[in-house]
Amino acid sequence: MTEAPAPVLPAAAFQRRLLEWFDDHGRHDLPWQQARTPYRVWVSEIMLQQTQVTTVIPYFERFMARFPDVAALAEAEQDEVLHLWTGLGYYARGRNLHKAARAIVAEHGGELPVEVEALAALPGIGRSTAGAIVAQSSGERAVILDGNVKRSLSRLHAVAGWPGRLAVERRLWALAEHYTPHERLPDYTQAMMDLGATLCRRGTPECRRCPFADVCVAHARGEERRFPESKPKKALPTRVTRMLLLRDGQGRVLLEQRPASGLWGGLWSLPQFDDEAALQAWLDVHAPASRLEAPRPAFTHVFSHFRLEITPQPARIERLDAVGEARRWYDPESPDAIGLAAPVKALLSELRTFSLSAPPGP
DNA sequence: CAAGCGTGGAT
DNA sequence: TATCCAAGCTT
Repeated sequence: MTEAPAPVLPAAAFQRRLLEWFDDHGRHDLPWQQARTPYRVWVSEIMLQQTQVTTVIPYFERFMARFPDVAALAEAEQDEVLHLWTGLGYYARGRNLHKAARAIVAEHGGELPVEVEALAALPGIGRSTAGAIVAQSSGERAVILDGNVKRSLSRLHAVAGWPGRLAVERRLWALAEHYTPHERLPDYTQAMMDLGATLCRRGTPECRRCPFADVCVAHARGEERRFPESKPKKALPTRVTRMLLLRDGQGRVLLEQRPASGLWGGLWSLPQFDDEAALQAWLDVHAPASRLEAPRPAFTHVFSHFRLEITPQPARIERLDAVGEARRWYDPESPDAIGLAAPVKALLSELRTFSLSAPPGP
């Protein structure tokens, strides 16, 4: 049984060092730091979950231009929200953001609540995100513990064990709680994230510039890279699928909406089948007049938890009526504002340059 | 508590 | 090229 780590500094000294560093070296011009409203902070925090700042910025700008406030987001169709989320990944974030906006209109009079409890009750907002929203947009005291803070605090105190384990996470929350001030909450919160993102990085920490180098236990041992401990790894399983590229006489492609949850939930995708037989059986029922072409070469798409081996299966049909509710014809030349799975989007953009009936190269 | 969820950056 | 994993949350 490991002892709970003692703080390396009194809270006041820690805050003083951190904020002094932040004033000179922190980030002060991120898009969501301008016109800092609870709504803008909320959207940014959701987009930033498991996603790097440079990736988020263009998505954030487009999202804000289209949905400047909670009301605009609540009134939108989910399809349009997912359209703006296309390529960002973890689409449950977009679905939950949209759901939460409607809940805020229905239950909070259209104003984002700025208390941790009320925020964490909304879909997609957990303990750390709720803390970040409160601290940054209201200035009230709230504690965060995101990946940056976990990394910095585990190194500073050489906290052993993977932070995914409850006991380890509890220690880190206790340390975060200890250091959090009652003043300058937006700056302190941003400073903790900046420290982890710009100095106390995963692979190449810059301890020479760190305001805590002299008290950092991991640094004293020369073992910065060993903290935080990484998640126990498992082999990636491979799943196999066929994607039907059914085109009609006008060059439009048949899309299918994915189930509301799970992989690419709510997004539009090419119809997928486990094998050729299942695909053929579907065609026999829904598009008996179609002509199957030679499959295009398979490619592998790697996800966090599995590999997906995709074989694109081109087919043609003159016309197909009654596509039903969860299907639509889609013209790659004039795309609709709908959410498209990234590999599907890539395949469809290929259609614009290559002929399906004469695939290029060996 | 483990599994599930995406994409792109860094090494 | 392969691997790890980033401002986590939900089931």
